[in-house]
Amino acid sequence: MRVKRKDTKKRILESALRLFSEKGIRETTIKDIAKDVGITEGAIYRHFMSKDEIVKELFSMYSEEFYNRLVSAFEEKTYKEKFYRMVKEFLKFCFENPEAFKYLNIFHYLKAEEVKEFLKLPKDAIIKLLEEGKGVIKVRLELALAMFVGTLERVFCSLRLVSLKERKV
Amino acid sequence: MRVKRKDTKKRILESALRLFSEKGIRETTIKDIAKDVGITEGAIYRHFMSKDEIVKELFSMYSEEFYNRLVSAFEEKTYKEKFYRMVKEFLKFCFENPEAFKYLNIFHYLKAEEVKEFLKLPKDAIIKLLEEGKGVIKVRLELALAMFVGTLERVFCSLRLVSLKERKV
Amino acid sequence: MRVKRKDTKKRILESALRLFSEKGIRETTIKDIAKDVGITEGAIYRHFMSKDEIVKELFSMYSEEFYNRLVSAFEEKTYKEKFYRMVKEFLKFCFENPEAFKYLNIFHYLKAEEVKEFLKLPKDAIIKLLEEGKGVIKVRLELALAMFVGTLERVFCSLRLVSLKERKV
Amino acid sequence: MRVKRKDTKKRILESALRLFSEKGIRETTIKDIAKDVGITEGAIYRHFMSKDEIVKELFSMYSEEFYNRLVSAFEEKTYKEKFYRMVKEFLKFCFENPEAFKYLNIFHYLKAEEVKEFLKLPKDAIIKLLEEGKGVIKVRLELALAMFVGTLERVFCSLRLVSLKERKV
DNA sequence: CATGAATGAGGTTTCATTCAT
DNA sequence: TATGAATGAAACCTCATTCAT
Repeated sequence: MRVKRKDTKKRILESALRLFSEKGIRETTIKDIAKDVGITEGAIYRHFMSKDEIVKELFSMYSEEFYNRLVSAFEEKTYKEKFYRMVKEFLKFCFENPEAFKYLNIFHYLKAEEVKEFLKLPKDAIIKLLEEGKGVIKVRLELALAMFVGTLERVFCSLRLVSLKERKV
Repeated sequence: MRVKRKDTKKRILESALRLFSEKGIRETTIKDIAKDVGITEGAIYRHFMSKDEIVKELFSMYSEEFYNRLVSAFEEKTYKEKFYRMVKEFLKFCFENPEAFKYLNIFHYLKAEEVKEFLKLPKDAIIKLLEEGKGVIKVRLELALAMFVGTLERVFCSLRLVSLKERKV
Repeated sequence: MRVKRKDTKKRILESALRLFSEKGIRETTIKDIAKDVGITEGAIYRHFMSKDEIVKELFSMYSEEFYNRLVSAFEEKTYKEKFYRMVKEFLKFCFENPEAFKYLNIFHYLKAEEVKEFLKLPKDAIIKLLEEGKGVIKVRLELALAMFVGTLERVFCSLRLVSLKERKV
Repeated sequence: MRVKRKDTKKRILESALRLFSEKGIRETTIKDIAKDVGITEGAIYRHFMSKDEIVKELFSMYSEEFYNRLVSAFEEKTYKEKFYRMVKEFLKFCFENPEAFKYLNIFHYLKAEEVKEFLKLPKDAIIKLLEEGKGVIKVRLELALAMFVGTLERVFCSLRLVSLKERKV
């Protein structure tokens, strides 16, 4: 059965996201993606001008969503509410798009330059939030804890979130 | 002009760690490392059998230290003490070896299989810790917060910890 | 200018066989083969996964044929007939495929381990043949003679069989 | 216990001969030879200007001896005696110096150009011998037989002459 | 539009040889 | 003299990209 042409671009992005998050960006070849989609190398270039375009399109897609969700937290009034909302949005994104979350992490490790823009707002805003929201986050110890436990999440993420999902955290 | 030094192996590891943590493992070539050390590509191979050996040696070096520090926390008696100690060790490692910390993160993103063994103990032990130490960490909300803020740290880390260092968090 | 041909794999094998038999296996580079075929080095790797795969494919191709021909001699009834038939098959192969014959020789000098299996049957069978066929081959002196003259053929072979061919031995 | 300096050159040649005949010339590195002798790479260059010098010195040493022995056969009077003597000398050389015999074979496969001079005389002389000595060798069939059985010897040779030695052919 | 062979730049690795110690 | 780290040329191989079909 023939697959609709329009889907091809979407399917390329889906395969690329999965492979990139599983194996890494450099470790995934155009051939890998093509095979996963069920087309050939050349066909990819009907839909994207280069591998980098795929990489960047995936980044825009998900970083934008991620960014918008985080920023939406600032609609709330109090620091406490902003904070909780942001956490909620963050977690929602992570659990809804584990592959995308892992991909964003890989991406920002490897492409620090290109990622700065994206990080700019959340970083500044969040630092301010942290400072002003001392009552909420009980600075120093809590931050320390948070940083530490944040590593857990990275671990879970790399184990494909299986444990966390099962445990319904 | 030819220079002979005894510490070449050490210098290769230092350069590799820095370059890997800056640019990524695949993105760093043997030539990059050689140039950074001030030798030629071939010379690397007197000290390491392959690029992968460098990658793995760096991983063992630092993962072992990291692991041992985390595990040392279990010497403490109460959950509270264990927790604080672990956090302390974790942060100490991060701030003393920011490049190594970033490298370990990159490594475990890309080499998930090889890294599982290393993660085994901390993961299980820490999950138990989290469960049994509910009084300390106020589960769910705190964990959520932690996961979120942990992402900050990753951001800071990828920006070379500059902000964090200056801010003396 | 880019040309597309369907028989590239075959042409690679032909060039490789000739170059290997002329210069040796290690002495022939992928670049040599590519240039001889009229393609680039990279193109070779669409058809073979490695240089060693070329080496081994050539070996299977011709060793199988050679082997089957020799073994076919055992269809004959008497020792005398078996012997003559085997000689006939042997010579036929040598004169029809001088490059392959030289290649098999080079190969078994350099890859003694891998070649043992192939040599097993002919060796055992032939030793038996020699023993039981004393009447035909007048053992000791004849064998000695044979070994000696066999060296001649190696010489001729390495000189590309030119002399032998012209002389219609 | 210190090994005498004078021996070193000889020991290099011995190790080289063995390794070359076992693994091939290109397949044997200067480091392999050095390790086998029990010295370091640099030390080899006290005794030989290059790897090729070792290769060529081994060839001269043994090809000269081989050549002289074969040529000595022409001291005999009759064709029959010449023939038998040549065979005898040939076999003596092979069994006394199996590694050298294998080395000469490898060498002349790979260095056809350089070896021609050496082969010139025996080849011509022997062809004449074969022609004139028809009574002895019963041309055509016997030559064919010989060529065939000569392959056996190549097989035995590559199996390190073990079988032949044990069987006292 | 799709295919997949071919390109070509660039990566990893090998190793004969040199040379500071 | 001996050592073995370093050089540098050249080998093998990879892969994003192009293009004839």
